[in-house]
Amino acid sequence: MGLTKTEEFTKAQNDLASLTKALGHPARIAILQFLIKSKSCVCGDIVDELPLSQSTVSQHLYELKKAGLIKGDIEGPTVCYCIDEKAWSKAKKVIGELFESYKGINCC
Amino acid sequence: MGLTKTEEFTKAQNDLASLTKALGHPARIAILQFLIKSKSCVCGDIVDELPLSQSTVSQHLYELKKAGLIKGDIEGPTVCYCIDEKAWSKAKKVIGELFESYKGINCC
DNA sequence: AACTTTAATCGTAATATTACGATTAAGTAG
DNA sequence: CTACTTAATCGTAATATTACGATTAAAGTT
Repeated sequence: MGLTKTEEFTKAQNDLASLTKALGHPARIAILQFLIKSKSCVCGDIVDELPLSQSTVSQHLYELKKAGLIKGDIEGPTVCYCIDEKAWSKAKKVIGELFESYKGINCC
Repeated sequence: MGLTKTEEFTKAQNDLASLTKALGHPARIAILQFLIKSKSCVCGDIVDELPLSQSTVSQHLYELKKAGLIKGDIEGPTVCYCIDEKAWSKAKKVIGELFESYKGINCC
């Protein structure tokens, strides 16, 4: 199959899983870290920074954009990618809540 | 290809991506939420709770165990799965740090 | 010992992901 | 208009993931 049974889970569970799935690749972690620390966020600069081809980086950027974590502003011939502040805060909150919900109580 | 270029990224980036990847499926989110809220953590109870077959749930449990997020204690014929408190704290910290590292400063 | 229960593993099929080169589209510069 | 640059998209190949049923292994029960 290879087809996740999305309909069988809650929207909250699917949303959270989509977010963490987007974070689930070292290249996308690297891209986010670069965007956070860097003053420049032009697509080409990200490509230069990563050990991947332009098309592959573009695909990872698309995944991050789809998850809402970043946004891309077209600036003439280049595209400037940045963290989407609002979505970032939301993601931080939702993921944080999952981790906070565990109070260290196990049954075994 | 379909083969992540793991060697090209730092250990920290790969570790973080492995963690978030393990969280990147609604069934695994559901399993973790169930383990957190439930007093029972027997594999069979998880299977009953989820809209997936026993073998599929077993596979998801394996993924979570591989990521270190849960541990399984064999208790006679049943297996009791629990959050791995230490790994959970570590994950919380590492993922939290990523989100904290963004200070809301964008270049565009 | 024979039977039952529980959960892992195997085998398999369908779909998704990752990656790359080549092409395309859109903007700039000459 | 033509040439160049930038980044998305297309086409393709390899590998991974998701899911299920069937089988197996281990423990408990009769």
